[in-house]
Amino acid sequence: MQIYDELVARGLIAQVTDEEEIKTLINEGKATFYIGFDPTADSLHVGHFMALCLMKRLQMAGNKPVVLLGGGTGYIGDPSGRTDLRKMLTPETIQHNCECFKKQMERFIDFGEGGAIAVNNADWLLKLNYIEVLREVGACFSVNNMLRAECYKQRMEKGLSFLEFNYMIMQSYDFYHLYKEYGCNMQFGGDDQWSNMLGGTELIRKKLGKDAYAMTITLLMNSEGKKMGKTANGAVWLDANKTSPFEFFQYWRNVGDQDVLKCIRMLTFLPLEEIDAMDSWEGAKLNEAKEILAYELTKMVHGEEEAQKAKTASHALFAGGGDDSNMPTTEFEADMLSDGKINIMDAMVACKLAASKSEARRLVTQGGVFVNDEKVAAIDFALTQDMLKDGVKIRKGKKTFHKAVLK
RNA sequence: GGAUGGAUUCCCGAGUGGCCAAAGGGGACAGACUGUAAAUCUGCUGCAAUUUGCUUCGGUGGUUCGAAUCCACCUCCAUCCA
Repeated sequence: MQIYDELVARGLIAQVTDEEEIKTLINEGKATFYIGFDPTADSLHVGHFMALCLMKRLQMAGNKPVVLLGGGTGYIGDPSGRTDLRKMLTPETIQHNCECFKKQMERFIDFGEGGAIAVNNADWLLKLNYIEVLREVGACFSVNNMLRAECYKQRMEKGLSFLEFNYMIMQSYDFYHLYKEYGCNMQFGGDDQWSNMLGGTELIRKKLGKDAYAMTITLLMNSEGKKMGKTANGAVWLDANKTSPFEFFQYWRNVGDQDVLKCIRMLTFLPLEEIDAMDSWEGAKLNEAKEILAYELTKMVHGEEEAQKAKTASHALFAGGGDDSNMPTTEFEADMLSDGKINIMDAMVACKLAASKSEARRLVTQGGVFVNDEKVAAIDFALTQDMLKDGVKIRKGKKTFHKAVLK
């Protein structure tokens, strides 16, 4: 199966500008393509991960990837897919985030000789001259058309600043620039980037009379139509310090039944035949598929060793017994105890199992707190020094575990 | 620049002098049921304390015994007119 058909089969392709051309181009490994990443945070998240996977797949098929870091566009902020105003980032933050991105990407993409190249649009965008840009590029854009773009329409009610309005033009300029500099003839991006990407192909056509292509990746939505990779605490990050491998594993282990196969198809590199075989799995059997999904993804993001650890920890906690050494742990200082004891509520706050004592109190009252698998019956329960010496397992609800141990 | 409307707790959104820690919904969290799923039902959702206290309603000042609610100024946003 050729790469294009595989992408289709995995459900990764959302929209394309010219299917036949693109198909030929990437199947024959003749594409030089770019994907842009705006440095809005100091770690990549699952959405980026998908893009990186796509990059890898295309690279394996012989195409040349260009990673574009949005060190320049980060100054503007993409309004696409957002209903609210973006916060402006300081130059220092942008710089820092770019560096974090680069470092993380190196784990997935080969930037070595003949491999992918990384560029930063700060290098050309920041030194543009306003009037020149207006004459050279601005003249090619029709405001009427821009206003018709979906990403701006959504913002007509809530408000859109001129700054953000220019994002599309900057992204289009990027594509134009990369086409000239690197012969980059294709752009990939999330489905919400469609209008920005078309802007680029149009600009290239108008300025250079050449054809360039764009293709968007299906955004990973769950069956409720929400973007996946989000939790109550924000995104699921690829940085182990922001989302531990165990949490990462658990996130995927807990996806809904309807979403498992879709996730495996879109995110893993497992052969399609293998995935198709799972299609017939039903009911509790799907749990196996979830575990495969979780394991595969954790392995890709954090490495095999971490994936194995997360899996072991998961088994220990949910399947009973076994090794609990990989549980998130908090060490207590001796001076946190009084009379050789610490109240359960304080302990929970210290372990970050609860945001406040009130919350901890609520959890205990509702019967949602367990210490070494025994339900905490009253809020005056305390952990003693003896218990802490060997390490105490505190459980909040069914799925959140934490170990507390005396230093 | 002018006119009008608006900013409320994680989000949406009521509340227009004391009965307001602030209705209702969503989300989150916990309990029951389960398969670490979904659906459903129940509880719960500012902080701290075992009958109470403290801090919140864009910001700053003011009026009042008492303000989310009234006044002044400021900031931000939307709509219309330029």
